[in-house]
Amino acid sequence: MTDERPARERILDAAETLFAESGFDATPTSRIADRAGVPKGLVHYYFARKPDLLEALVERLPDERVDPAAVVVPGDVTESLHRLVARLDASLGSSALLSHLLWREADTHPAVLDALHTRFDLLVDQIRDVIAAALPRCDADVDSAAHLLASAVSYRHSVARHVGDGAAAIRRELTFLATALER
Amino acid sequence: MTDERPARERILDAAETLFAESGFDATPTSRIADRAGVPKGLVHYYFARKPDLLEALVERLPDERVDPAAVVVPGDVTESLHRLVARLDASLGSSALLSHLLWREADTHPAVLDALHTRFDLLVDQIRDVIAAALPRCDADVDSAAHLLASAVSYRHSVARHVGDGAAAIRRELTFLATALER
Amino acid sequence: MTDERPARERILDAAETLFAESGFDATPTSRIADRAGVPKGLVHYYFARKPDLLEALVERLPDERVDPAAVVVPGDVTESLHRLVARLDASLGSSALLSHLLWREADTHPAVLDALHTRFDLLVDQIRDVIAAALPRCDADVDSAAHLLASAVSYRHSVARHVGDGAAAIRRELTFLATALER
Amino acid sequence: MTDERPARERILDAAETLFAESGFDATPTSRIADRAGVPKGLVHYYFARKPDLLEALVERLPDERVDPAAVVVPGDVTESLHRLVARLDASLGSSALLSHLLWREADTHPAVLDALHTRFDLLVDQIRDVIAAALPRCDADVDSAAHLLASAVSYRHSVARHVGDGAAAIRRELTFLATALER
DNA sequence: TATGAATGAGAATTCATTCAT
DNA sequence: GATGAATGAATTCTCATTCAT
Repeated sequence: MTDERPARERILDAAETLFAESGFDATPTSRIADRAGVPKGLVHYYFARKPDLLEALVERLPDERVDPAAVVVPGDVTESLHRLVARLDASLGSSALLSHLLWREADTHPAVLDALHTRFDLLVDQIRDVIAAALPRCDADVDSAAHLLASAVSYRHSVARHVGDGAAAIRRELTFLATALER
Repeated sequence: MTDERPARERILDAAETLFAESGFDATPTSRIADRAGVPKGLVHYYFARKPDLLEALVERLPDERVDPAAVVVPGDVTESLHRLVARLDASLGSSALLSHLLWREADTHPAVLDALHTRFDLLVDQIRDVIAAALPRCDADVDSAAHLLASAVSYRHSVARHVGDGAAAIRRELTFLATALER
Repeated sequence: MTDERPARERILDAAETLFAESGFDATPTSRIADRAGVPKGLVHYYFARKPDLLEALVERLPDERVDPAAVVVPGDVTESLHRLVARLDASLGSSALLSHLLWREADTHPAVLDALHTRFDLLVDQIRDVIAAALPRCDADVDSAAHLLASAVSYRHSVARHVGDGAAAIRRELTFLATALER
Repeated sequence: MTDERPARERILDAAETLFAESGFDATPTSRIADRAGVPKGLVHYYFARKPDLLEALVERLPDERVDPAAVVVPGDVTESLHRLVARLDASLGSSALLSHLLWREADTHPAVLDALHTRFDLLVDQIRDVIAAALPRCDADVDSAAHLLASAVSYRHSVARHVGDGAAAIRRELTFLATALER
């Protein structure tokens, strides 16, 4: 039963939390080892260089893809987007910190920058898909709407996550966009 | 004639550039001294601890306020917002990097987080003011529109600044928003 | 009226207190300047090198010589020594810290070591004089008695000054010695 | 055969000598490393902060307890004390410097102050025990006598150790005390 | 006489990384 | 596979001292 998670996973978990809390540079591998409950040498046994940890973290990034069918309410963009965003928030969950970490370290770690762009593009795509499914014959600039919402969502998830009722704000913004799309 | 800027300023200039390039943690104070052309000791003479540099940088942040009268074209929200955004882009200019730095270090430096929020709120306010001036009797959710645009602009200025035609994208998004506001 | 003590004196006062509190090495001249309320440059204006401060402190050491006539009670060694010690304690007064400083820095500053020995020898001499005056025809080993008492007094003044009722202990010890001298 | 002492011990040995020679503050950890023949990093591997070295030194302080039975000559306090003091001098041996170090650093390092008091109290106890064993029915103030002698011995061992024939002086003082105790 | 900016030598400490076991 | 001692380069910070004004 004491069937613990494997050491490698525990190290990555610890790294994820600590990198998110204090940043990559400010987190010594020794602190990661402590938090993971493994000896210091083991961290370098699995991840020869420190940046390898960051890359492994990027590789195990949870897939945030949401099945459009599961959220789309035909004819009701507002509600559809609402459900999409709620689903994304939930799937982010504990990894909200991780999300910000990507922004933080993107500049200095190309692999992170890639992941960041991929995730943003995916977000835009999903929003667009949901809009298209909910409002098939919309001739508004769906692309721009998707970008705007994606920016707003990303902003909340990273920088503004410390600020009060972000969820409510997103809801209002998304309602505004939906209205615009419906003419 | 060699009318140099005072050493303190030169140090801050160097810190701004280097912090933006490599991040706060990855920039040794010795590199700042080198770049500023001053001895290492002088950096600590003016800024006893390294974070003091960051705080001084935040304090001398250029005011990004744009005079609404200078950009508003009555009756034309699209053009008004267009001019506002162009003006902001220009005023950012060289400090675009600095702008990203704020996002990067916000998590670990409370003073930076404060500045970041202040700047975002100012941005929202300005957008709202311009919309109100260009479209006095708008009964759409101006607030949400302002937030959406502010998020998009911030996003471009920080994370997405490496990506191709950001300016064009913003223009399209802003046009979409304007259309929505005008009904 | 604002007739402050001269800056040089204020610097020495500050140095005396701070050296005694934290030791010579651990006291930056800048802290001395702060405490003295003078600019940093002035400390080095008066005392070119830091050790000069210590030497000046040694030179202005208060003379602890007590007039034997003032304390001797003929025929009563106990009371005589009692008064001598009380007088010494009082004259030390605020400079008790200074007294310990001498012990601390003696090893690394020859001038201090000299002063320390001189003061100890003076202490022994005074005790001997008082004994001789109070008990003219004593054939006990007055010298050793004086040494013992001087050691005990010095010990209390430096190391043991943090420990509870030192004064009472000294009184008992001195009474014991007096009894021994009287046979 | 090169059966070296472990690195940690070598570091402590080096620290002990150097601290005693030049004081705690004036001894760079780099000099300790050099003297111990280990790289600088290893000093901080074992002793994260410099004061930890001092505390470790205090903890490995040799026990100075002397078996009373080994020194007491029943009926002869002078000789008994004589032997006790000689034994203590010998057991101090090379750590005489260490003894002075305690006095020096007591003020600024609580752990050292504690050790100093403990050692002084132990010294007093031992002297009292020896007196009691050599002179069972003494109604003089044995406690004061012990304190006086302990002060004198401590004084010689720390401050006055540079001064000529300390041993002879102590012998005379102890003889005087013994005479007093025997009436 | 006074001052505070400037300097640079060194101090303690941190930490990724290596490696013998 | 695992481990913790060992290494040394790099970093932040301190501070006596100098000096132009």
